[in-house]
Amino acid sequence: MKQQLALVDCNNFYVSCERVFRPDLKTVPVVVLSNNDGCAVSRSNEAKALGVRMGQPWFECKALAQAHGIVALSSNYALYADMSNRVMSILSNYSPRHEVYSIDECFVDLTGIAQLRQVSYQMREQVIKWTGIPVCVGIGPTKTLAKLANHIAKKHPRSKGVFNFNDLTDAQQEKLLSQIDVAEVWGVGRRLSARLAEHGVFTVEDLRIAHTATLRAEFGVVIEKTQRELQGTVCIDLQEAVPDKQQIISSRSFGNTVTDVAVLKDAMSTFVANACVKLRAQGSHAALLQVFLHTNRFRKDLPQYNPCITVPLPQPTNDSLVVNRWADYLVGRMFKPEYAYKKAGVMLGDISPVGRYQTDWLEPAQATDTRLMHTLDKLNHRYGRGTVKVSTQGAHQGWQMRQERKSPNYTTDWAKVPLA
DNA sequence: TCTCCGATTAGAC
DNA sequence: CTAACGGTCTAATCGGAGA
Repeated sequence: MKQQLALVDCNNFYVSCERVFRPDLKTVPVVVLSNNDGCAVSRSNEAKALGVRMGQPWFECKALAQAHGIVALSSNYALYADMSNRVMSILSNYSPRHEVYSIDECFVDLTGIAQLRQVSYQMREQVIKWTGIPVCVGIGPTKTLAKLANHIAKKHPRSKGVFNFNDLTDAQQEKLLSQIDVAEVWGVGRRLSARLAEHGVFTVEDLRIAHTATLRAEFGVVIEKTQRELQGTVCIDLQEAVPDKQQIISSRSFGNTVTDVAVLKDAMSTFVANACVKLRAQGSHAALLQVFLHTNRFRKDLPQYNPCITVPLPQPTNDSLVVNRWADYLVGRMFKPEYAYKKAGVMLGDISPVGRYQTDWLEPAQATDTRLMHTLDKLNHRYGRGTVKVSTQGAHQGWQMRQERKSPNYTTDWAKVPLA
């Protein structure tokens, strides 16, 4: 039986989450900003219509915002994660085979269901009724076609939020795909679409009927899979189980530039703590640590310095204290006082499950105290992140990111929600 | 010439 | 007055080192 996938994608997700708790914003242009209040990463339809681009630096929009009363909010990831869980939990009832693809998207396997359109409208209705989040549904025999169908559902009001690619005849498919820019295809980004244009491939239909061997030779396997998926052949499977992370990064741009090592080390110990929490949460340990610093790459007038040191850890670990000692040492090694730092971070790599580690024959593994970290995680989970910290964390202020317009955590922290 | 591995590139959201 | 531009992740590919 031919596979049928629905891609359910939330509309303007972060903005929609904010609007659930701020009905007064429903008719106002709204944007949600990235960390550090840097760029617009979610825009209401009104904000899009006014010309705010995805990822646009917010300072570039200030005049426009002033003129049209655009409301800008700092991102509130605790809120979005919780709203996402609610949406995903509803969608999971529609099929045991589903893949949470991102914070606002889910593939749902509807293979064998007769009334695809009805079921899709039902999903839409239920999600908006139970969570307040509007979604669009695209249906197709492959992930790539379901994605494309979703794009059409979003673009054409006539579809009323649901588009089933299977409902088209071959002729209709050809006509529709000839009208869509190839850059809309999942997996075709900026660079690739520019190079494809040089080869005369401008529309989705151009890509679908392109000479496969040439495509493969010029652009690689990835795009060949994409082409086959556009033709209806499944090349990208549904990933039901969430795989363990292969690398874990924790990094931030600073609210202001930092010139003091002590402040850098303070920030770094927070990054280490966050990365190790994630590592322990998936029951892994890491054998590789990378630590990096960045100056402000947008300041062409200032000297640039982007040091990065990678060290193999002598023994895989997920102990924040152990990793912190390394990170602290490495920051000291890299630091040069003549630069102004704007960003820093850590990366944990060479990750494997705890307990599947082949102990060194020559150097017997030293027992690390897993109880300490376990207790620390439990306390921080129960009483909030940062309740128990490494001593260097928080000793220095001055690196924290700007977040001037953050909404309350409506769904997870009632204590801070103002009562109407 | 082959293989391994780290770095780079490109993509997604 | 000026400066104000995110964060995490994966897979494929590239290119140099060593076998």
